[in-house]
Amino acid sequence: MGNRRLTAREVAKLADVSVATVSRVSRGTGQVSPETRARVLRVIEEHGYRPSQMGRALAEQRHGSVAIVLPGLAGPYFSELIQGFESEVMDAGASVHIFGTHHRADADEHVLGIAARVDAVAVHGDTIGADTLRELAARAPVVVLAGRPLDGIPAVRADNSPIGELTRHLLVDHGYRRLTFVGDPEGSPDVTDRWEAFRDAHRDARLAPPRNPFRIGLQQSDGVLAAGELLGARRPPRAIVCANDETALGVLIGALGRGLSVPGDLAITGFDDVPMSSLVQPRLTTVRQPVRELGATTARLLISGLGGPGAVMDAVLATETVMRESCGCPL
Amino acid sequence: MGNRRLTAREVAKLADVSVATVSRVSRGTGQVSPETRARVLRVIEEHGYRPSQMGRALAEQRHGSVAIVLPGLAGPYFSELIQGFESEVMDAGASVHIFGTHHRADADEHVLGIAARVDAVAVHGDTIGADTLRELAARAPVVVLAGRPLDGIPAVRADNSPIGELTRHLLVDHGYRRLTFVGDPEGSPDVTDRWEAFRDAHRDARLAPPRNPFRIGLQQSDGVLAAGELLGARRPPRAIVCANDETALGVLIGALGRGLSVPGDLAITGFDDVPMSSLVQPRLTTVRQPVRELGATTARLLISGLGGPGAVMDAVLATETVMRESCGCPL
DNA sequence: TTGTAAGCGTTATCAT
DNA sequence: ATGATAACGCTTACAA
Repeated sequence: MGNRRLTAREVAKLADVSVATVSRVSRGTGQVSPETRARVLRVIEEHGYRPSQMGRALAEQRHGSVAIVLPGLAGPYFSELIQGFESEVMDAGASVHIFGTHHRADADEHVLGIAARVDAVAVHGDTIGADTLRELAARAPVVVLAGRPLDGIPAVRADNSPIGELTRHLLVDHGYRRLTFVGDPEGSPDVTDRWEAFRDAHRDARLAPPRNPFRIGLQQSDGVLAAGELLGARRPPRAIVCANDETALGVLIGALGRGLSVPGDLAITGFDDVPMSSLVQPRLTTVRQPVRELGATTARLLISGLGGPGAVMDAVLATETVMRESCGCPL
Repeated sequence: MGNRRLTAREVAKLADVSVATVSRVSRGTGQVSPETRARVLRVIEEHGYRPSQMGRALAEQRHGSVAIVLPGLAGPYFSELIQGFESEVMDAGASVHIFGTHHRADADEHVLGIAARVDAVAVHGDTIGADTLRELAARAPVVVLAGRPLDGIPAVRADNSPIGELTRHLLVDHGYRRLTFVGDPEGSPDVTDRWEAFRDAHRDARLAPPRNPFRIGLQQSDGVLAAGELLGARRPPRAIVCANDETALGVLIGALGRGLSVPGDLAITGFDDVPMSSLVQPRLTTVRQPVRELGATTARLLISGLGGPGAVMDAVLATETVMRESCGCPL
């Protein structure tokens, strides 16, 4: 186990040069004669010298890492988002701090603590309060991910409006009545947008939208539970517009488990287009969102440094509806 | 945005004390008179002084954070594992670096890079090669999570043997023949253990185990795909033992989607007991694993410092079979 | 091209 | 109880 590592000073002594030269060689900056470089490199190789991250951070006044704050990590959406973010950050030679708040009470406090260990932070949706977000922005560069810009804090998000199209499709093209929206608008800006698009589509079709959404979490199991309650009611919905694919999949599984026919008895739609959505029977009608790109774009914004005139303040990425069979369309 | 922060020296000047006293007050160590403490605290409050993480790390010679390396983050298993790990680490006042290798080619290299920014590392299963693992252990304290101890590197894992019980149950109690194991033993030590327990149970029942497992990934979508191939064959299996619940759920959904009856035509079992498993129809027979505790135990081991005489070298956590209906047992 | 020396922001050891 | 001051390990002017 780690026989106390070598310092630059010791390498310098061994190679008979100054620490400055060791630094120049190890970072590849400045002018060093080939012979000297070779000599230093030999010592570095031989003794396995690796510069201390701490010393370097202090001298350079930068941590060399960024953070991404998410409500949780479960499900394909977050996994994909993180991959996009991570790979972009790594290409830039930095490292990533991932923090899932999981609705813990002291989340805000921890997020502020993280700000002390990274150079910049990406915050997903409404994971932390607006005040904490502002406080955070005072301590480090911040980008909101899947949310709206706030007081000069830029945002990267996807276009949620296709939920309106989808709702219109169910209402007008298929002629369904009694639609229910499943998802909690309070939970995230994305769901808020989708719920509003759902309601607006009703108004555009001159129909009264439901007064309330059916509020649940965003995981598959939440969808199954929702199906249980919704479909056991006296007047079950004819179609369910879900806030995301995971819940839609859960609702589908729950409906099928109760012996219902989808889309015959119940039509279902989702959002995201995760892999499972095209593998279930019937396949899920949904909206495709470039999740990976969302993470990558956020990372680029964070890394390239924010602010400055002409900087991106709000990046809205395009999405597209994917019509399959769960809405009632023919195969 | 961050009006260049105050340093301890500046606080010292403002409070008319020395930096040493500022340090004593801010860390709450040493003896400081009430008046002096109050004076310093006032300045700290007023100007919003927060000690620099970099300076502190260098002086204390510790990063104050640990890392956890995983193959990926998708699915409820990893989410739960991370929560257990994270919450234990945070209670200790440290922060967490999460790194998902996602099978990227340069994963090993990145893992070694991470070792330079943390005080200790937990590595899941076979995410990195044995050589890299040893090299890593030379740079920082390491614990293997869901794998076997290696050359003095301790491990924390769950007991996979109940898969043997489950297999015996299918073979003997239900009298099924033609069982298939779904999962890739090369992928992780856990799956290796489970595949071996599956084979041993066959031998114990004096039956020939299948020569090969059906190798796939550990996600739900992989399970659906597996069901498609397996059930379309000339002689489909009578029962499928899956490496985990996610794939079992996928197989179940795939089988149901093809119009098969479960467990009538096909029995299915899993491992983990994730929330979905008790919500599907039929409910999944599986093995309950204390995933959260697995993460927490790993974190505690990492934090309390490894090595030393009498240290834990291999912690195997108890698991239990959960009999439900997907194996053919009555409701 | 190379070396000297001054930071970077803490903590901790001595004196006083 | 408090203050100088020396680490901690590196980068980077500035000199030579």
